[in-house]
Amino acid sequence: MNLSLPDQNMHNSSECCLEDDKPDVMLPCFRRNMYDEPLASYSSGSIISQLLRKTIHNKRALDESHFYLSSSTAADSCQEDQCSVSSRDSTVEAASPSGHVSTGASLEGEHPMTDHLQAKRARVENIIRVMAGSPNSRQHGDSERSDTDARDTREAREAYRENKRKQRLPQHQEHSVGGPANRRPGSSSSDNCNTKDEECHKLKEQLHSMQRLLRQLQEKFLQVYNQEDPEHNDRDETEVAVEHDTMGESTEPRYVKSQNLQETLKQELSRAVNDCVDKVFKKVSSTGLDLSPQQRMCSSPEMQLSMGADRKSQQVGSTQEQPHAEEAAVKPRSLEYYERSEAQSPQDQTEALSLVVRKPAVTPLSSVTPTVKRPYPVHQTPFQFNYSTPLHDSQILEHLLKYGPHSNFGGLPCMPPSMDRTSPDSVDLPWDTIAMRSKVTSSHLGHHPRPSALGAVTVDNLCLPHVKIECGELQSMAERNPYIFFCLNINVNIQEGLTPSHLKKAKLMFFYTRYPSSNVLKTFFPDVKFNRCITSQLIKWFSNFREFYYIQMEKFARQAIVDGISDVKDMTVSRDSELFRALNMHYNKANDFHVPDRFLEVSEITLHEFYSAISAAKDSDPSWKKAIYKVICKLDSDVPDEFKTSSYL
DNA sequence: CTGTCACCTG
DNA sequence: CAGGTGACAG
Repeated sequence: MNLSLPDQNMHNSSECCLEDDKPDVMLPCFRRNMYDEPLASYSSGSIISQLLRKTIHNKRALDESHFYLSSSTAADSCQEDQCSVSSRDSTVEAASPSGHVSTGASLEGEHPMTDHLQAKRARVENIIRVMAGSPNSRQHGDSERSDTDARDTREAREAYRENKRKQRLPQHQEHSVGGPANRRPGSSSSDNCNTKDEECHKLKEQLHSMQRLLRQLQEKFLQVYNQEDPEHNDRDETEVAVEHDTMGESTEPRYVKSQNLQETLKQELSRAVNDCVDKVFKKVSSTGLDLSPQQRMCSSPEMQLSMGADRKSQQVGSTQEQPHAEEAAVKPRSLEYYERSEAQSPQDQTEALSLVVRKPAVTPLSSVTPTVKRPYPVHQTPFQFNYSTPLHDSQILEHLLKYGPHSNFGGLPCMPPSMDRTSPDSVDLPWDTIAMRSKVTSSHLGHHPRPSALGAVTVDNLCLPHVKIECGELQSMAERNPYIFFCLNINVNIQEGLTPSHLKKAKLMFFYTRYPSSNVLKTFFPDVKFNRCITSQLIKWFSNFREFYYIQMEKFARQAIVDGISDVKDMTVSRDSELFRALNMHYNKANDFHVPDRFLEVSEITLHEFYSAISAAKDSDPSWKKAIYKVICKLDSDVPDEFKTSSYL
């Protein structure tokens, strides 16, 4: 049948996701090959794009300082890769007249200056708006621009293409902050932008409120103790003091006690504030919002290190994430505009959008994200597939569902260590949380409050040349939560492995056919990619079915003989029969399938055959059952067409 | 030689 | 239900 077509669809689906949906959040090694190059070849032949290219170079001059700042601060090896590439590109492209990227440079001066100036002015205006306006207003402005100025949109695409290598992966830190934002799944690209901005503001507000609260507490503490040092106050101290007052203790020992508390509380308070501040700045960085110079200072590594003196658990994550945050913080704001304006276009989405954002229906993933499921024992699958690139959606989802959306793809045995290190979710989740998550062996689908975007971030950075995937597991996941697959638009119709669903279907088919041919199996399992192994497994299933069937027949036939039944006509098989109940329990355990009457007839005939053979003492012959098998195999009936649909059951 | 089957076993 | 094995047919 059309065995290859759905498979092709699967490939297309994955390519769509990897190349088009979220190219800008992929690592450069992946992105450039699969996204940039085709676009580059396209754009180099376009006069318009060449025109746009000129403006890009001008713009680059504007943002040059940002690029150098970004590239000069990388530390991580893969980070370093990214940044060195970015730095090299930005430098070489701007200086060298050769190379595909710089082809437009030679054409400079050929276009009317008005276009150039208009584009430039528009960008500058937008930059100013970005700097001055609120995130929401800026986004509206971008939307208007992208709607009204198609040329700018293309220019934005060009500019984006030129610059996207220089940007970090903002979503890397999306999940790192345990704020309410992480429990709110994105539903669309524009929503995503809004969400980011809102989250950023919320975090800022939280910080301010915490600061106000701190001041209030300090004042209250002062009132109680009438002390001179207001910085050593805390609510808990106040409560303790009040409590001690009521107990009528003397003032002096109380003060000593409170001083001990003070030291502890100071540390706690300091840590809490540090955490809050860190989270805010991380969030700000991850949202890609421009930071004020002061904020950039705060997100610098020196600042983080100095602030997190006593944050042992988070220190690891902070140091690891630091390059991300820093780069995001220094990302050129003009690039920000282009990303956003492009995100307005439903077809040319270049924003660092997550998989789930791109596909709104995916939202439920966040609420049904599996906690973690470690790989099944190998023996449960007939074989494993070694995929080469490109990566399947199913593989991505496989990992997502098996290890959780925040899992580290580097944990895969085939994952290069460098990829492991740059895995985004190691960013600033508490390190122990990550470690624990990767160790969890829960086999059920946990309901995780994490946002769906996290999984996408992880997926986006896949650079897996080879991934072992157990396709039976995939189908199993699809059964456990088919909505996930539906939402991800993943074609689960073609299976490269047999699943419990297929087993159930085969059992029901057994009611019609005890000896299905290979062709029948292929016809009635159109969603299975047949190969020798799969075919053998299916045949083995029916062999096992027959085994149980004949065992039951022989058992009940012998029982009938023991019971003294002398006439085969006294042996009937009805739906009330114990024999039928046993069979039905085996092949139709859920009892949600109406067993055809023909099966009752065949069962009765089989029972009679066994009874007759045993009665005639034919069972002394080692191969006495063969005659019965020969009779029964002719009693197969056609399987209803309803079984042909892959969605049956 | 290969595929299918029943049988046995875990 | 799957793995292993031997018998058997084409």
